[in-house]
Amino acid sequence: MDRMHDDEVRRALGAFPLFEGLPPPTLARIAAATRPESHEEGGLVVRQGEPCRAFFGVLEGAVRLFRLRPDGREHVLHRVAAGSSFAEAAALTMPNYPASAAAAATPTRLLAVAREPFLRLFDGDPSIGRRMVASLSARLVHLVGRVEELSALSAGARLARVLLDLPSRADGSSLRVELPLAKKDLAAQLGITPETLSRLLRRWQDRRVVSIDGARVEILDAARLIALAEDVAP
Amino acid sequence: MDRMHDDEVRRALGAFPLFEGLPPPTLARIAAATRPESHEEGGLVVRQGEPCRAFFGVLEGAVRLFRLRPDGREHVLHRVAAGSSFAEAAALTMPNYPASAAAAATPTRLLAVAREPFLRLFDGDPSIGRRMVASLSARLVHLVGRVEELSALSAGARLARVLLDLPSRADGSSLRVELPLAKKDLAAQLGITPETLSRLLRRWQDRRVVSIDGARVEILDAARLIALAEDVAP
DNA sequence: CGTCATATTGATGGGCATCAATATATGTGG
DNA sequence: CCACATATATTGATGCCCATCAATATGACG
Repeated sequence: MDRMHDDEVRRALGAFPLFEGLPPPTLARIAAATRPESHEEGGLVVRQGEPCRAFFGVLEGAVRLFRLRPDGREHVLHRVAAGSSFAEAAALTMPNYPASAAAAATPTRLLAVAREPFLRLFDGDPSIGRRMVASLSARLVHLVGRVEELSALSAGARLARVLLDLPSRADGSSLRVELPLAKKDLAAQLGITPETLSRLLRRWQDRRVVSIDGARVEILDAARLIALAEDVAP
Repeated sequence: MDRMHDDEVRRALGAFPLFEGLPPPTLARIAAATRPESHEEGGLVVRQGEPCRAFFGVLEGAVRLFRLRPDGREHVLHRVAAGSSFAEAAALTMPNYPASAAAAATPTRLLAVAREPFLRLFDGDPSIGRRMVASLSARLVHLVGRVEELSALSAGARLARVLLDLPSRADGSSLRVELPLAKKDLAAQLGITPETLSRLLRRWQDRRVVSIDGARVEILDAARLIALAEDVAP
């Protein structure tokens, strides 16, 4: 389970937000500083106060971050799921870990990016930092938008926005788009239940705004859909 | 209106997410590469295809980002409000602007951070990149949590979490916390209305979970509040 | 003290979740 | 290739959470 080829590691690294958009050669050099780790539930990954030796990406399972309080009880800060990374801020700017981390599932597989070699790469090639800052801030902009939409727009408006933002192909007087995920995952991303998603699409289909065929969606009345995306049409 | 002292500029820069956490001397050096701009509604800030000369923070007003489509119509990508920045990713990694930007209000005041001097700073001192990456990823983690909470937890659970995360002072058998914002702003941050916030606090006060006195909150029954934060108690 | 923003409280309604049942799709082994 | 098992999707019935509208109370401040 601890055996991975370098290009597996590289691909896995490129999937983390932190490294999104880095050119393959750079990823390869980071991969060289990376090694896989496996833990069982409860296994300690890093201990609060220890010198930072690495930061981590979660491939499978989950990790619980916690601080030990003066009274000995532990205070859970955060739970890190597969696909996210942790301790990057610590590894980049602090000498010691400010919190402990333990596996929260069996098995939990991690990628550990060693601090020293990574910092040598980072400091030696400013374009790495540029790209990382650029893609992190782009992602931040996107997420801030998501937060605002979630709390300000109806489920229907959010769905309409997703449909309008999807790459579309013109087809006569209508547009065709293809849903990039299963409907249940799309629902999760929109923060609604699959039932609600199904009902919304059904209503719009009855009103001839869209036409649904599995994952193929035909936008029949784009103007109406735009109004729905603004939450100004019922 | 275009007159600002250097330390005003520095303070304003430090308030942008992009620069959060940078040490004052570094902010001062960035401030030296920064100058204020003012625009009236509709005024073009940058033009798609032009060489990147700077990136921008919005002090007042708002900016509309858009791309010109082949058919000449403009496609609005995003609206940037006061307190946010834009074109950072472009300035850091692209030779030319991938989109145009125009002021969407009168007046719109911006800070323009010149690309070349900024990149010289960035490339010359790797700790700047480290700090920026660290604070951006910390913010990202925080926002991802917010998105999940917004779509998965009730308003009450979100409020309970805020109360429990606030710095508290023990006071006999209870904890005292101080709301850091006006209740209406706290409500906005939670994605609820002030009325709902008021009703939640009222209900909890009636049940002796908390006691409210203006912005002072006394947590009487922490166990119960923790249950509320998990959405497992009514 | 009057004025304006903020906060509280009530009444009402709609959006969306929940629970439940069925239909369709996807995949698996014989 | 079909029969079965399992995941995903649709549709209906019901109810609660929370927004909305409205009225009043409380506070901040010149």
